Amino acid sequence: MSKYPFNEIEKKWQKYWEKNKTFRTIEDESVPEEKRKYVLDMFPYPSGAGLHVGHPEGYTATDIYSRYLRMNGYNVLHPMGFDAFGLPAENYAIKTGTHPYTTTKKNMENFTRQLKSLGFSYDWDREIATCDPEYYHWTQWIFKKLFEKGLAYEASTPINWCPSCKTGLANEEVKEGHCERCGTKVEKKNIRQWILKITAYADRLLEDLDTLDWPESVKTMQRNWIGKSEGAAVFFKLENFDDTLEVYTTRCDTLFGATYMVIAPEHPLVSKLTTKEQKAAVEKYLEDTKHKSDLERTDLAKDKTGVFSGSYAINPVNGERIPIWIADYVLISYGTGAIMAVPAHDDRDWEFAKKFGLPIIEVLKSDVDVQTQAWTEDGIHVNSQWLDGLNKEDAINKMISWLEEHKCGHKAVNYKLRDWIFSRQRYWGEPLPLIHCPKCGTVAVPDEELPLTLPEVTKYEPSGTGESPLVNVPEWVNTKCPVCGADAKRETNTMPQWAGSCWYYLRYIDPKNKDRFIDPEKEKYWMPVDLYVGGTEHAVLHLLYSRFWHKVLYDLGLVSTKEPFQRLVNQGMITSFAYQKKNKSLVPVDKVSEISPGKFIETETGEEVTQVTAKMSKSLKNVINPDDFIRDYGADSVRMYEMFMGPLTESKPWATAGFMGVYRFLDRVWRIITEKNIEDKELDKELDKLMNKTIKKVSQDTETLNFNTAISQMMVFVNELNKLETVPKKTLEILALLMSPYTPHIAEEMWALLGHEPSISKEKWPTWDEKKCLDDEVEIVVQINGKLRSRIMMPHNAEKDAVLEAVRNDEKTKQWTEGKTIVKEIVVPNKLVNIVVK
RNA sequence: GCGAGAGUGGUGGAAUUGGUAUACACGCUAGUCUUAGGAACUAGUGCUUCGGCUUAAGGGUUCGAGUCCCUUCUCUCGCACCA
Repeated sequence: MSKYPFNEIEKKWQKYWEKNKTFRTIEDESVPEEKRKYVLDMFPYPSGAGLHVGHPEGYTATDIYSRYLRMNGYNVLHPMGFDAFGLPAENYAIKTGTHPYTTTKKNMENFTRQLKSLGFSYDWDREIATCDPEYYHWTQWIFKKLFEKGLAYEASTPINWCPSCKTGLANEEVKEGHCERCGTKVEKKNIRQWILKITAYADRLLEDLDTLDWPESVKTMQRNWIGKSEGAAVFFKLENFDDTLEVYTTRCDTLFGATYMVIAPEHPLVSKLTTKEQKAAVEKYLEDTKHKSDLERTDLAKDKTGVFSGSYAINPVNGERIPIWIADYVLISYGTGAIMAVPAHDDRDWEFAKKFGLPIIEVLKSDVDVQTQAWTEDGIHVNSQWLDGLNKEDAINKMISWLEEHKCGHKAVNYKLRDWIFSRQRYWGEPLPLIHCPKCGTVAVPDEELPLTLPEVTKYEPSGTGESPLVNVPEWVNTKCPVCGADAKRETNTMPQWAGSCWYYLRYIDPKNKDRFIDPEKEKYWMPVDLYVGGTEHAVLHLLYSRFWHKVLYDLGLVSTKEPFQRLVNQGMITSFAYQKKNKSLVPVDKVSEISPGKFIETETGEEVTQVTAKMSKSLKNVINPDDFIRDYGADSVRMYEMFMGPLTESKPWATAGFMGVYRFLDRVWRIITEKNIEDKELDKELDKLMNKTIKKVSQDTETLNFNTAISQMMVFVNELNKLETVPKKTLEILALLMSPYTPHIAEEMWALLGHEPSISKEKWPTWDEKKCLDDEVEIVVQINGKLRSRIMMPHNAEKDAVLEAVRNDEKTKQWTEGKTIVKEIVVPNKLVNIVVK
């Protein structure tokens, strides 16, 4: 009657693994190349809240896979570390004066304790933290490479500015006009920034997606983010000026329908084009737009606004005068910040034209009256002189040739991707290793002075004026130019949090190397990452940035692969149950009672509520803390339940009742091994078959990351073993081996109880005998006109004729076919017979 | 609006190339037992008017559709005036 002593067992084996360095990995050259695998988790930001249930989901998946691969003779690199620069620790420092490193260190210790309590088979000797000077030494060194290659430049451009975080943000960090981190409305601000030329890699970042084994959704998101579009640049001569106005268009074939032009309020030609008569109106409009947030400007529902500049451009194809308007529905950040408007065939232009009474000319044969609505479908060209009668493709080609011939345009490509705003006006990040010299300009800190460490400061608060707290440390800022020795100043901006995560997967390979960022031999040994598991939240941010850095390193000959992560799997989110009233508002879990199975009411009011799944949140009281479950039921239960819940990639709700099922399963296994008679005896045929089928199913499902079905097969096997009076030892040995990647602690204990030496993780994965998996007799389903009517037993692989013969003699079948004409008989070997009758 | 994905019992979810829908688990019902433990064991559990009917709804292809095709609805996620 011993209760499964998970607590004792888990502590014991965790200690054993740590002491014996069971999972230390070395670059063993005798292991052939195809037997080396790099299995990587997205490393966590060590927040004060500790691990949530989402972390162990992906981590358990990669741990199972790593353990499985090792048992199959692979050399597996499976490391863990911390993405340790970040705003929460810094904000906490501002509030309390505690150094961010102190907070971060404490949190990392807590995370490490939690990760170890889950029994993950990481090689802890390779642990890294991005805030460690030994680590960011090489982050700075890589930045220098980018700088030397001309991929980092300084510019003062309007950028996204978070007034709460008091720092600039990359485009990728702005979600629906708000700061991704704190939710504050983002403003535009003109400040000096370091920018990385990620756009120089746009095409390769796009093309190489095709070579990756990634979820289609993530690839699509990256493609959309890069946003390549092919079209034409068209130059419009200006009336009364020598300048030309360049626009970008994907539909240069509609040029005959261009009835006005629009330039963005920030366009450099605005003041030049504004006439005396229009000056007051234009200035007022510019003032109005300036005060609008990005969100207001880009709100689709809002009315179009704009103002006439007073000037005209000349349509190159027909010499018509076209009025130039200024309007904020044209964005300065895309294309040239100027468009030709074709109101007949574009909803936005149509809306604008209607509002301001501009002419609308149909140039594509439309099914509607373009005066009453825009026609945005394809159509044959009309009112377009020498394009009339042509389709879209031909017309575009003809127009581009015409434009090129007349030197007023050419084929052009555009991207939505912007260069990466890379500097942050904050303290807790890698200092940019740059020095501003009045004579030599901006020069890099020499290699031998790296790492350039963060100085101590007394105040962590950003200045808010666009400078980091580092400006307040004169002894750090004031330095000598490494080139000419003159008095110079250090760059005071720091790198964004993404910098450290751009290359951490490389440092794991050679984490202690003092001389270089990575040993090329070791890099070749492990790269690329064979499996990378993490959440979708990094679909464009981290995964785009690190691909970019990796490609730069590749071009410099510093890494051997074009892409860092060959295979990517996104784990689904673990949600929780919540309760919803009729008016769709959610009720906290502790305010709900279950009155009968599946029926819930709000305790206070008695109103019926329905069970729905929702994100875990403090206010709904439905947050699950993995620590509680590890303490009360053990890490093995937590690991196995998270894998049993459903497919890894799906989002699914935590159900504590379901968790208990897994705990009971492990308890049952424990009772079998400690209470039943175990004998070294032959297996009977049926049991042997089930065992072989189980090995097969668990092997295949583990290989393909279908952990939930692998576990259900183990349950089937255990249910069968549980029925036996005496259990053959062999079955339990196999069970322990199959369970060991999933629930390593109990498996180690079982292995020891069965009289074997530790560690089970060093054992060979069991194999199955395909012959033994086959049934001698199979059930053949008999369908009449596609409906299930009878079942018969037949030997495996019985001849078609024999099967039909047996079916014809089957009593039930006879009843259904009597007096009818058999039209057709379909036989699926070992499966079914379908008889079509009339 | 555009793009991607998903809809299967009371619940989480299974179902090779189209071939027995609902494996496994939870929950529930009845019983046995006890060291009253979120116990264990046994039996049952999609609906049903017992003819049948069931994979969001409707249509199609097929001997046969959860799976393929079309239409519609719902939900989730991403992007969003991108010219």
